[in-house]
Amino acid sequence: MLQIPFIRDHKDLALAGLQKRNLANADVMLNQVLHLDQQRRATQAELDEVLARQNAKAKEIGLLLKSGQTQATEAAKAETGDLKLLSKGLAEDLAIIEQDLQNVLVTIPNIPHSSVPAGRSADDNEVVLEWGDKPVLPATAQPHWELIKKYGPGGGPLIDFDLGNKITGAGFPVYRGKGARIQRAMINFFLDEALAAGYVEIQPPILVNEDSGFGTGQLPDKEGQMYYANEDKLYLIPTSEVPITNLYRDVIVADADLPIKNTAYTPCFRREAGSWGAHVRGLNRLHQFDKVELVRIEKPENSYQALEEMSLHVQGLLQKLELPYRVLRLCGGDMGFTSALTYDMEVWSAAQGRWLEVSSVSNVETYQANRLKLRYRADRNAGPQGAGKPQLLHTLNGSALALPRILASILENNQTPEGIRIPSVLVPYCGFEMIS
RNA sequence: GGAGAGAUGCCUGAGUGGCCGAAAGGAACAGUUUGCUAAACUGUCGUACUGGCAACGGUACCGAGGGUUCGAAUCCCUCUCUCUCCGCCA
Repeated sequence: MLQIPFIRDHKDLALAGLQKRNLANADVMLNQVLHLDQQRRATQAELDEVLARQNAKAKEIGLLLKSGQTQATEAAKAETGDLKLLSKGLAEDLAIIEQDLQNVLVTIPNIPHSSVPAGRSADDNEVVLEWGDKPVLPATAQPHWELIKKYGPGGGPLIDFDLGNKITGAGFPVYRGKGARIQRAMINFFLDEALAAGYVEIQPPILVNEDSGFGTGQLPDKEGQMYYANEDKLYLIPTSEVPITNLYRDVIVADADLPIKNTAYTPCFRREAGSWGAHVRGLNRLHQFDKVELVRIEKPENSYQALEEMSLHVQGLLQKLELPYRVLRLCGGDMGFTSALTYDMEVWSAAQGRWLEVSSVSNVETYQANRLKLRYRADRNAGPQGAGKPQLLHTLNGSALALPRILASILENNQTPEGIRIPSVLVPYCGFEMIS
């Protein structure tokens, strides 16, 4: 959520930023915010003044009562009726204005960082770098959804979509034998790498309440994309970014505790409503998948340095897995709602002949922190006035990594007549060198 | 799921209608004393909105939401959560 003082002071910047996202009615929305904010302040000033008079009157009555002036007391009481009516009306007005203001504010996405290129779609993303050589496969090479039909226990599939379909539905695959073991291997590898990079491992709940969904920006923006347990009003997480970041909701972090670097493995659940069709075969798009996530909480002045570190961390993983990849800087039109700057990492899937997004690393600056009320106290010894006012922190998140498309790439890129070669870095975790 | 108790500031904890944004202690921070550490002493020590150049004011918040009252941390109602006992159970 954008900060109102920012819009008030830098409307031109906000507008230019939102236009980079091709937000058609940005100007209208910003003007609405400013107008409602103006109304809010005026109404609140008026209300505060009436309440102050009420408080004074009440105090006066208390004193009169104490001195036993019954008549004067009754007279004073009679005067409070009008004030009460007035304040009640103003309070109602204020509540409506605040609600309207909130309603507009939550529909405005984050302002893109100055380095974000303008653009409408994925075609306009900027390729930052490419790493590795794309493998040249023989003509007989198969996409992963064919490869997974073999190599499973008892000659069955490694990953069974039909079985998943039977017990749950489409997009919920069953991993079997070495298919299951390589999943576990990747999770452990990714977590160990995060630990080595100084991240603290967290195991969060995978259902969250409405406040958490709001805090990280899934609600109300992506309401329909999350599974919802109606009876208990809980959402299945679409990413562990949600519970991990919400750990710090309503928290004022001590200066000494920054930065905060957390990592978590969780399954992720996405309804992917409306996104099925071409290019979603096999592991390319699932309703349930596993992911190791990085979440960082940083002081504003350090957050872009942290973003680069996260990008390098993810790239390190891909290099160790020997997967050719490229890094994209997303354009304004392709960037997520909450993000100020996003790098996507895409792995080359040889048999499909296309890039697959396996990680998305974002700095959302204060956008989530403003909803979360996640702040820190600037240096207590800064000046003679002592402690500064609490300031919003920056939050960052990134996948490191999402498993299914990594697995798809390994299967396709490393296929040989003898079977699938496991990247050497995963062998100690798997306990086998080939899927055959 | 049943019965009972409770929810106050960073923590402990006092506060049953006005003098309470809230005692006291602890922690933390700054300073004084000190060869160092410790101790002692002094001071600071909630958040948000809002007015003001500032000094300094106003308003709201004592789990959440309603209500009673001139006035609510304090009384009433609803909800949420925590604890204890019972039941069920990985």
